[in-house]
Amino acid sequence: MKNRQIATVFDEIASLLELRGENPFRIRAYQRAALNIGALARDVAEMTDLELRAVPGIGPDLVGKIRQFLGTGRVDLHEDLKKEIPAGLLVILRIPGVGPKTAKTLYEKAGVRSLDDLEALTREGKLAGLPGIQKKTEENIRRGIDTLRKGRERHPLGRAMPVADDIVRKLRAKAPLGRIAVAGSIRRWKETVKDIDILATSVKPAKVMEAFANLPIVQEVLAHGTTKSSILTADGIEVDLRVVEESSFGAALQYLTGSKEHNIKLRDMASRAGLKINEYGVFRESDGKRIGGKLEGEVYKSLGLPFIPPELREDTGEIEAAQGGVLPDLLTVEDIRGDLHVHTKWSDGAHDLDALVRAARRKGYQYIAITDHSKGLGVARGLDEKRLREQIAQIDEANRTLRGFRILTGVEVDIRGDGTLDLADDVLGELDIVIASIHSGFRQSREQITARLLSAVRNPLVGIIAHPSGRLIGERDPYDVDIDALFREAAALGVAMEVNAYPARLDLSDHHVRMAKRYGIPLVISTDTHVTANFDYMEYGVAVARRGWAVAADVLNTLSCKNLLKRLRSGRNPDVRSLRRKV
DNA sequence: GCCGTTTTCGGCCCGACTGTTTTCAGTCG
Repeated sequence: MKNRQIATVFDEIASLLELRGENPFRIRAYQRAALNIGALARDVAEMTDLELRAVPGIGPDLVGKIRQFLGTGRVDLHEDLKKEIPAGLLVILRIPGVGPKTAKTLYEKAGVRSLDDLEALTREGKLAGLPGIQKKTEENIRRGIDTLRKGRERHPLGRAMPVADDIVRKLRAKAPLGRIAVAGSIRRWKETVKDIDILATSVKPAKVMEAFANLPIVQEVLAHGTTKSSILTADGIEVDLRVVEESSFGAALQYLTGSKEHNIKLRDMASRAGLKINEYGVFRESDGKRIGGKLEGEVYKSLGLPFIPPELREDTGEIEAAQGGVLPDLLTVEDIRGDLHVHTKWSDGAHDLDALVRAARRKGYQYIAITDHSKGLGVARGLDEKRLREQIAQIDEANRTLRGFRILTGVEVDIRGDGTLDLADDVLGELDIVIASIHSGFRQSREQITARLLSAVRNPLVGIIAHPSGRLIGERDPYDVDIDALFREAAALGVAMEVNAYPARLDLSDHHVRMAKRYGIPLVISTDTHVTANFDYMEYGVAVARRGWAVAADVLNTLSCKNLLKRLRSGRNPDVRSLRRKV
């Protein structure tokens, strides 16, 4: 898939045009196209011109540029711009607080060509005095460079979410608040977030701002206004707090939740309908009368739309679906009836069966599958055939005394470097559930990785592929797999793909979930629990599935235990079914 | 550069905060 690369080229074109001071709407057209191509589940190389034109923000010109890139690996406009503008300036543009105008001044008046140039100048105090730049701006640029060097990277949702919850708790205790809610990309459950957005209502906004700026978690106050402030936490996450009146809470929540693209489209629709939407409410253009804003749903209602769940608000078709009355009835955490990826003390988990069953029952589950590692994973004390059979016996024993709950036998069998599985077929045939996954050889070629996964999918004993892309958010890139080939085969053979809910994984990703849906692949959402508290990660997995437009019918662990086992076994080679134990 | 139930031309979301300015431009989300 070249989608990602094309998106990057368009993004760079946008930045270069910005530096040249071009028409801002032309710039946004490139940014919008980049965003939409990056989010596309289908390979652009496989799409017709007509299909490309149907992608929002792609017109005749951009179709041409996409074709050119697919054909030659470059885009003329991009190459010309790069010749005209030094690459160092693109980096300058990434400094927080430095936009195209400042970058241009630095380039034209101070001869800045790189981050190093600029850093040297700030050290020598030579920026102050340039047009529009005085001491403070110079200091801000110096700090901006620091921030950029440290990597103003996006933060994994799993790290940001607890910080957000903590701040909400503390503000509630210390400030005169009405309502308070986390908004922004956290509310949309995006896998990584740039900052934390919090919205509150209060009749004493100044007091709230004061309390916020003085929270113990604050390392630095970045901005301090009367209704809006920003701070940097000790662990480097930016947090924005906005305070509005009670009557504007819904409109402000909608506005702050985004995404930006989603909101732009809504506001555009509003102006066509003679309305104006801002963070204070919905207003009639004709007489300025407010017609809504206290509740978030009123914003959508004013445009004749049903409420759109935050997870869908990315302008990737949800507004059109809402208009057509075909928004999906998204999966919820309550739909989940069991967890199918759980580790015990037998391998690298922390608890025994008893503790896990108790914790799962507290979650309201009807079943869990015990899926310890296989022997190849020595570091995790993986199970060999003998220990796995002992564990099966222990689970059978436990099931005899359980009422209204079932422990499924299973394993997370390692897919070896050569594509064979780490345990013999006969023992795998004795299990209720076989999950296969890759834990080594991440740097193999695309052909090798794909072949490994395909051979696992083709093993009729394998029901689920766990964390199919192998990524760890912000730590390890996914291995290079031909996801189309994998999904095609999985769809043909009825093998399920896991949405691993572990916050560092979230694998499948939201895009892949949506793609898997198109292929008709069954999904399972599992926490990969190693300690009982991990069961709570289910919420993250469900959110990723929701972002991928999944409904309960797409997800196997919404089924009763009996139907789940039936589904996992149907469609596979009947010869193998005889190997399975009788249920 | 895209887009159209007012339009194939002329629009394109909207407001807060900062810093450098004496009334606003730049940046951000």
